[in-house]
Amino acid sequence: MLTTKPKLVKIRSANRPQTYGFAVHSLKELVEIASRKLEPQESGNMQVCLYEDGTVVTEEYFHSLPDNTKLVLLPDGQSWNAFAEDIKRVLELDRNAELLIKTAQDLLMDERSPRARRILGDMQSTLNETPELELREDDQEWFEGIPVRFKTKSAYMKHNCETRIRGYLREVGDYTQTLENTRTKTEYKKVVESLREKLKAARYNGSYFDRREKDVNRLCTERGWFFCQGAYDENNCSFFHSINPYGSRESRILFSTWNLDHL
DNA sequence: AAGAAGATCTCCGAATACAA
DNA sequence: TTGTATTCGGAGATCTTCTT
Repeated sequence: MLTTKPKLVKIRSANRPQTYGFAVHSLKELVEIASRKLEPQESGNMQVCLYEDGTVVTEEYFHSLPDNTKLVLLPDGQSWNAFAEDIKRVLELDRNAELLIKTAQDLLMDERSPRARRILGDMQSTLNETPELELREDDQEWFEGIPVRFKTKSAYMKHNCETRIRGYLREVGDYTQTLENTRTKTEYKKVVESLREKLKAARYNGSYFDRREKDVNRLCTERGWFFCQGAYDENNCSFFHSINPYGSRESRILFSTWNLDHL
C-alpha cells in the first residue's frame, strides 16, 4: 500500500494554550485524534481554524497548508479570535511579568512610531509598578520627597486626602467674602460651619484614599486602584480611566492632579 | 485681510513651608 | 494636628506678531 507523506501540524484547543504536534493524512483524521486528545468531553462536531486569523480549514485547503501550521480545534460554528487570545496572554501578568517587561524594553529600543512607543512605554511602567509594597523600607523610591514620619503608603495617602479635603473646605469658606447680600452671607456661613463640623467628625474623609480601610469607607480597591467616576452628571466613566497611586512615585504624583470626576 | 504661530495673562489645584 | 501663606506648574483664554 502506497503511503503518502503525512501533514505535520500544530494544534491547540480554544480554551487551553498547550499546543500539540500531530502527523496526519487528512483533516478528518486530525479532527478525530485531536478531539480525542484535546477535547475528550466534547460530543458535538468539531472544526479546525487557522490560529493566525481564524480562517475555517476545509479538507482541500488542509492539504495546501505548509507543514507546522498552527491550528485551533473548536466546536462547529464557534469562531476564533487570535487577537483576543494574544491580549489575554499579555494580561496574564503574574505569570509573564518579567518576560513581558524584558520584551517591551527590547521592542522599545528599536521602535520609532510614537504611538507604539507610547503603548510599550505605558505597558512597561505599568508592569514595573509595585502597589503590593506598603512599607517605606520596602519601596523607598515611592516615598521620595515625603516626610520621614510616614512609614506606610496608606498612612500618607490618608493624610494626602485629609489635606485635600481641608483645602476644598477652605476654598468654600473663602467664598463667603465675595457675597454682597448680608442675609445670604450669614446663611452661607451657617452652611459652611455645619459642613466643617461634619467633615471634622468624619476625620476629613481621610479613609477615602486609605486602602487599608473597609470597602464602604474607601474609594479605591484593596490594592489601591482608583477608577474615574465619570463627569459629575454621569454615573460612570466611559473611558475606563484608572490609576493606582500606590504603584509608583510617578503614579502618586500624577494622582494629585486627579479629581475623580473627569476634570 | 485672514489665518497661523507665538507670547502673555489668568486661574486653579496641589505641594510646600511654616506657624500655632 | 490643623490652619494659612506662598510657590509652582498646567491649561485655557486672549492678545500680538508674523506670514501669505
